[in-house]
Amino acid sequence: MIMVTPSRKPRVAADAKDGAETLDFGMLPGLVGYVLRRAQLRVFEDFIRSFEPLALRPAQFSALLLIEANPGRSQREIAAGLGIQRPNFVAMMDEFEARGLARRTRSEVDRRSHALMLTPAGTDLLVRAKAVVAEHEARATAGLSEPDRLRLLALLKAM
Amino acid sequence: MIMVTPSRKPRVAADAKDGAETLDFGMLPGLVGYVLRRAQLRVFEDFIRSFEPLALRPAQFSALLLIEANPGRSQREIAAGLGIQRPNFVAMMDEFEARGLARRTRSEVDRRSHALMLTPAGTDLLVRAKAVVAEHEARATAGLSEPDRLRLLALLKAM
DNA sequence: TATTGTTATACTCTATAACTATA
DNA sequence: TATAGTTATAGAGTATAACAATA
Repeated sequence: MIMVTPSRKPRVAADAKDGAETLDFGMLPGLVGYVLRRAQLRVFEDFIRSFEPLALRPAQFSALLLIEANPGRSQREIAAGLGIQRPNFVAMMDEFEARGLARRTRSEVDRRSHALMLTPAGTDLLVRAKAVVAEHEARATAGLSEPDRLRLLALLKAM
Repeated sequence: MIMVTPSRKPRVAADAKDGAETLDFGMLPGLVGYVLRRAQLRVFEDFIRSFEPLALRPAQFSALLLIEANPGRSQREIAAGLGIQRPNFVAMMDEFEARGLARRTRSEVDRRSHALMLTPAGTDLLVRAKAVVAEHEARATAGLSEPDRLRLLALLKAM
């Protein structure tokens, strides 16, 4: 039985930038959905800014990683792994091919499907991306000790 | 110095529903951005389903809570607290008024701004919404003990 | 001149139906 | 008949510029 205590008292600063307003957030800071969403937006903000020089969005970075680690898999398999709809993965693969980062080749065993793999340029970009993501990760978890970072990952996965 | 260990070995099930495929997720399960995003999507999925009977989206629930806890505040203040742009809050307030959940009244002190407050119907809806959110929270954190749930909230806020 | 609420607009993400070519 | 990739499309959510009323 979870109580979700209202905790009405603590008034927190809404946003220092637009006035010295103070808002009562009520039960929101006690709800995982709210706190999770806010944290995720903060982390993605830094991720997106960090990856602007490489022109990669979060989903694109994940897609390239998945293709690298699973060469020869189909679009359906990679899209399913990413949790995105198959139709929405088409444009992403189109861009990867246009930028010379990945290739589609018709599968020999099932000529309906595409075998995906990175190009050398795609592999090179991922090398740089992994350095960028390590710096991003350090910034995103700057407020946590390494044991706390691992504990956070474990708690998120246990949900 | 964070190592972001690749941990290439563990192959995890991609999705049991569409074949017995197995994908190597590489470093992704070690990145807070990725794990956070996945957890947030899972939680929101349950939230959205839970709130379908009340016809409330997550942002709408937060907005009603904020208006209830801070009656008389302006659209700019509530929108800033929610982290949404002022223009995008206009349609949400329009819907609240159309559904009889909240009201805008011109402020006496600054006739440019609107003083927001809930209607009795809005207050009633929030009573039901708070019961729904407590059940949702229990489901979302079913895999966590109460100390772990609090630890998770603390770690997310410490990031 | 600056700010509040507003309109219009655009861009990203996401979700679904339906087509084609293969199986 | 079912599936992979594709096209078209529609709906959220989000971001910015500009306007009228008011400060």
